[in-house]
Amino acid sequence: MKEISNAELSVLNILWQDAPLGANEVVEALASSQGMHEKTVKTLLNRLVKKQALGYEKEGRAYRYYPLIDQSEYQLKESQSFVERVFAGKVAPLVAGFAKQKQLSPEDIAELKALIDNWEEEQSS
Amino acid sequence: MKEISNAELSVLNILWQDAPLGANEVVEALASSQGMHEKTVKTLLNRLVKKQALGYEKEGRAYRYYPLIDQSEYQLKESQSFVERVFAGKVAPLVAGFAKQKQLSPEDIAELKALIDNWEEEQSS
DNA sequence: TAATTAAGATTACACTTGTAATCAAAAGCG
DNA sequence: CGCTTTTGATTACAAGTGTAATCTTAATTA
Repeated sequence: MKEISNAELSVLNILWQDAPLGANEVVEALASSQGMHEKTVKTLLNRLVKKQALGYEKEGRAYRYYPLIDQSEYQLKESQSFVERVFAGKVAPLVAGFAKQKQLSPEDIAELKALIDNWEEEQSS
Repeated sequence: MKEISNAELSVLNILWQDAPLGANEVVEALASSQGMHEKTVKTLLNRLVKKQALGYEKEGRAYRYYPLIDQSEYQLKESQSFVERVFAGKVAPLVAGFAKQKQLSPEDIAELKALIDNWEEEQSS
């Protein structure tokens, strides 16, 4: 699988949220949220199809696009390479950064606690 | 500050660990760890200087390079934009991914627990 | 049916990036 | 003092990226 660029990821994010969508719906979303030009979005859709990150079904003469790659998989792979590159593979310092900036929400904390509990349980068992 | 590319980051990582270093020392490190060619490393050093990410002091006719940007700052900024792009701003799902893959080390867990304790303390106070 | 519009396909284009090779000048060697 | 080596500077070059504009063809409208 070819690399997904940042701009392309914006498109994927839309379609991971809701798919299949017609080009104009994607355009709509990205135009309003990021001021992206219609032509630009069309280009990105094209490139993603070429990269086999998107598929489509025809509806009349238009297409309805949907992701061919799994979001969780993508997230995991990206996370790993990110933590590897930027934090030499260590996860905690990343979270620590957010914590120091007080950018952890109560939900984040709750989830993290649950994760840890779960992890410890698995260890002891 | 211009963007730092992946290859450039490798150079910075070396210099964040130990600086100032002569070009050959950086070359040495990256040649062995990533099989990077000397010429390539020199190019990267140059580009980083141009981007004002590195400074240098002359030692004879050679240079000794050192970072001009702070690692923690860089890490924080990158983390934020990464989590924003890939996880719609939510930190916990990122960690959850690692947890599921059992890629959290006991050290990670310990640090995370400490973080959370600390966070909760600050909340209650 | 002729003209306009809309959709995807193709083309454009400057900038960045990875990966080096070549150039120029200084320093050391014989 | 010339020649070789070393070091940074400059140049190279294809692939990827962001950002569109133009082209082609089919559908819609007057």
